[in-house]
Amino acid sequence: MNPQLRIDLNDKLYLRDPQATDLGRRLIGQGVGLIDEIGFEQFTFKKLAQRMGSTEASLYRYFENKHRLLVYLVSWYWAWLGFQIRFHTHNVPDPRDRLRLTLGILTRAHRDDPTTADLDEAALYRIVVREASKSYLTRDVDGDNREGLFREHKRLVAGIAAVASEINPAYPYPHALISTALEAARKQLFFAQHLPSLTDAGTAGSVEQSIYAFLEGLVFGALGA
Amino acid sequence: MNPQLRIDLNDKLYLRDPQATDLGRRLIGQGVGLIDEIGFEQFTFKKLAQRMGSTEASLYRYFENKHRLLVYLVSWYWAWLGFQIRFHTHNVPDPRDRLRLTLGILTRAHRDDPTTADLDEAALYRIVVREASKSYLTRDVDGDNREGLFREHKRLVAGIAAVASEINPAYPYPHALISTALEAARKQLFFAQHLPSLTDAGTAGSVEQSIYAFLEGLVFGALGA
DNA sequence: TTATTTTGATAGTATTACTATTAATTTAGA
DNA sequence: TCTAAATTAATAGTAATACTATCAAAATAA
Repeated sequence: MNPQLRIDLNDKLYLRDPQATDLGRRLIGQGVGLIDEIGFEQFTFKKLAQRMGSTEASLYRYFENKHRLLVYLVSWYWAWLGFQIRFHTHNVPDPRDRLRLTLGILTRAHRDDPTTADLDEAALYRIVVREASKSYLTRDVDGDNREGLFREHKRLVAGIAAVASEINPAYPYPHALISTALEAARKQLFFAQHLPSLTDAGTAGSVEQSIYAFLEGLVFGALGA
Repeated sequence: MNPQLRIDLNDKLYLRDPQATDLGRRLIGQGVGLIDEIGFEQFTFKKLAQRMGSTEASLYRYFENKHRLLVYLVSWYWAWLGFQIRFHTHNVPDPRDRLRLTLGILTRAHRDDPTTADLDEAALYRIVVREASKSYLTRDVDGDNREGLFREHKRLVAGIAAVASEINPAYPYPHALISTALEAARKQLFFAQHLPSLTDAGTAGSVEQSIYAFLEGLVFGALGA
């Protein structure tokens, strides 16, 4: 589907571009695997270096700290998701159809897509589900934001919100609606897997089908469409 | 309003009940202050002990680790919120009115209420906004869940979801809807303060008013009511 | 008043989150 | 292809974190 998908991220995210070198690409590829396995709090550059057969000091030349790596991975995911959405909706004239397709993509994009290069999207999605909100729920949000670290997230929300506004130009909360839907898509999947009494997804049919139907009702209900 | 509000939490949350001793109560009171000031990741029992004029070892006798303290504080908040909701809605017959009142409470309960005993609810709410999801987004969710650490959160969601079901018994996703709304109330406030382009709250009128209006449209829209 | 519990004081450990230095190796340019 | 520059590996080191252990002092309960 995307043989040479090139994703350019804010260069403030890293000290040295990890896509530019072999070590950098292995850092990302294996980093995703390790964070997925042991979780972000247990993850350290030392452990990753051991697994990669490299050294802690070498990895610290790519990212200031592990938090920047997380923000990088999450940004990469938002950018990739934005690409998927544009790719699948670019010839669809009706904004309702575009919004429906978009909701479908963000509930199951990670499944359909063949693995891009050295990145395991399914593992990355598990990381996004579990860790994405930690990228901004920190003491330094404001500083990080000033550096533009959340640009991809904002871009994605703005893009989908524009479709919502096309459907109902009078609706006053398109950004809130889309950021909520984006968050809900991940949270409800997490709840279905770990805290099922906080959701209803999976009680009838597949979890992803339920989440899609829930989101569709939520978004179109709010838009009064 | 609640002179002797007694909140009983799952005793798995702590090693020794912090409400039972003077040191324990100071731990909670000052712990809230310190987490609010420096954030959960920078927070340590050593720093808290210094501020309290106690010792690290003494505090570790109350909580296994700082994560348990966070879960305790968040659980306390959910329990307190549930109490506020029951208190303000207990004589309201129409479920729509009850749901509207509930949404109002969860967007601004922390403002109206006078400080309970030694707990600063405004600070606690800031902690809930910023840190609550970290209480379950961990590697040990399943274990923690088996111990019942998320009971208060579930109880709150179930209670409000029941009202939603009363309004529209055919609606298939009441738990998803309410857990989403609960999360959105906090997230949108955080976005308004730190990442305003992810929300619309505050562009017209007060942030809390906007969040309330957004949630009302979202929830009643989904319920088709 | 004695026994029990709780706290404080102190010390110690393994791990984390880095930084610094230097030597080996790779890569890029002339 | 040789040389210079950049990159990585290897090693070492530091301050802070997340605890645990021990023991004496103080408070409390029987």
